[in-house]
Amino acid sequence: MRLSQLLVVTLREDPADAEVVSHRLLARGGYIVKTAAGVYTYGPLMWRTLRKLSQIVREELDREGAQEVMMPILQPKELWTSSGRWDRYVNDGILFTLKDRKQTELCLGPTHEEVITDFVDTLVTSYKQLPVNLYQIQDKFRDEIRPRFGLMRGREFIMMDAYSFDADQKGLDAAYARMDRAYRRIFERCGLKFRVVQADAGAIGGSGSEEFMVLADTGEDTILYCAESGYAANVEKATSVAPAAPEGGPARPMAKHATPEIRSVQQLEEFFRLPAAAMAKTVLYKAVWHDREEVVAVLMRGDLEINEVKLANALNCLSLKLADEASIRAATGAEVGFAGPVNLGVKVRLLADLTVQGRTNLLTGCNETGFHCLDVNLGRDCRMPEFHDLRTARAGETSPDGKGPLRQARGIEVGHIFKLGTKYSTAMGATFMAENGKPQPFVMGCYGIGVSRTAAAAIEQNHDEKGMVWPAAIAPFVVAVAILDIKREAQSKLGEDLHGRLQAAGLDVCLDDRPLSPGAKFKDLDLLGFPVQVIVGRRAEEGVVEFVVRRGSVKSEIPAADVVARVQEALRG
RNA sequence: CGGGCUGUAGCUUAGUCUGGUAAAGCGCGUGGUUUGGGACCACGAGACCGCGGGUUCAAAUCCCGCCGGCCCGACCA
Repeated sequence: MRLSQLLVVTLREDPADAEVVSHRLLARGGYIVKTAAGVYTYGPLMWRTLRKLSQIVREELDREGAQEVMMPILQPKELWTSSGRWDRYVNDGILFTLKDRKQTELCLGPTHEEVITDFVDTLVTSYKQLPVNLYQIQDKFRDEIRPRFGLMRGREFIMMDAYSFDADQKGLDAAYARMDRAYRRIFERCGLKFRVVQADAGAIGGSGSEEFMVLADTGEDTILYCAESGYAANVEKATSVAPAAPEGGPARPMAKHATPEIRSVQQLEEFFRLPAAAMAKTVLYKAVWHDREEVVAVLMRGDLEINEVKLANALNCLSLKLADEASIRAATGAEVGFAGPVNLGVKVRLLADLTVQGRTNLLTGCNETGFHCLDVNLGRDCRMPEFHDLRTARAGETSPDGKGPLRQARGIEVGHIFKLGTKYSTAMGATFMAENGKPQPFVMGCYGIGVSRTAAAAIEQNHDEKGMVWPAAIAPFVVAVAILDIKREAQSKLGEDLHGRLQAAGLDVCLDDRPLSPGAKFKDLDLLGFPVQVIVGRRAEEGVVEFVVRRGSVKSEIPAADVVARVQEALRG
């Protein structure tokens, strides 16, 4: 392929709206052009990379027995009400919805559980046809609150989504294990450094799930892991051994104290000369379900933080936000800063973190402006709350298996695998005839890979100040041959010759035969990030070229005759 | 959803406060000179200044509305 004929336009300056490295470099390199907020057109180079990525995904999924299909983007509302997800997705505001000429409501698919379940229910009638694992690679649509970071969080993006259908849990476990294997091979082949972490299942639902995280400082997710035991989890899901708190001792009678203008944990520490760990703070949330809204109170040890994902799961609500001042006054009868479990109205549901379970003599608010209570004992001085793990685990705390400290890293979620179970098949009445002659719901798994996001993640992880440094497996071209001065016969002849030989060797090579100055070509090729560069320049007459490995800009002069072998060697290494 | 900022040539931006002939660099075209880290010279094309309304002798500039875009925030008592 000749760069003179390929539509590649590089920008000298960074686009004004690009914040993260991958967005900046992809836009500057002409890989992508923004069409609307969070919507991009992929240029020829980008598409080559995306096709290579997709091909790796296909090969590894096919090896595990999955079959490729193609589902519609346009999906009817009734399919989404049948699974019960229409409300949640509309409530979260991420669903693109529209009406047709007959005023029938439709959405643009953000994911395809409903479509595939309906499809399989139609075709699969007997356990004899199971297991089945189907996947597609397709554009997905999510009306993100804030599309940003280029391909990292778009409103239209390419995703591979796979769905497994089994007769029982054992079958699902096997399907899940196969996908886990396939995913590890996919990201290894892509040349990415990644970590598999336990994850919250979120809006998709189901029993177990793991995320595949590409490690990069710019990642939107925080992960905690234990080097000693291998435990790793998204902070949304992670647990830990809570740091020790002082013993409360035998229960003492509760005592109310005037605490004018003392509202925060920090102020209470000073006022009572007690550590935060001896307190239980009470945080009020407004939780939303599909049919109601409610204010709930959450008790958390004073030195620890509430994990809203865990809280939402415990409440099984659609969404959650901190209660506003008016709701707090209405629920507690006190100003903000004095909420507590004591004398809390019976209408307000009371939850508590496990770290306050069994604790004695706590310092808490008591729902009276200007007062806090010492030596509060749950169940005696107030209702006994419902206990759940509602705490955010932090780096430095001990891994839940007790084997070592948790460390923190940032990650980009590029893959996610879920054990759905029968959530969708039951809701939608999707059944097959089991061996015992009775209809049974399919046991399902679902599995996603953000294809376009993975390409962006590869750049977040592999770049330098000059530009991208593609892993060879997903580079648009693995090697570029640059003819520095196309008017010099020796150079252009040797360049053409090398281009032909590399092509004959089966390598994805491009020839930079553009009429540009040498400096411009160097800058461009560095920016575009092909793994190997062969520079045909002033020593072409002698049959000598410069051989550059993009990663680290390692340069050497070598005989033209060695080029094919050296390129192959560099790509292996 | 709330707050702030912003919209001028393909891109990056100046000009807006204080109304008075739309400007620069990059990119693009033509000709010439160049050719190992974004070359140089000359000439040239390219802008309903986001859209609509208003104020004014006069609006990129002031006012109102709408539409894009960007950033931050969404309160841990």
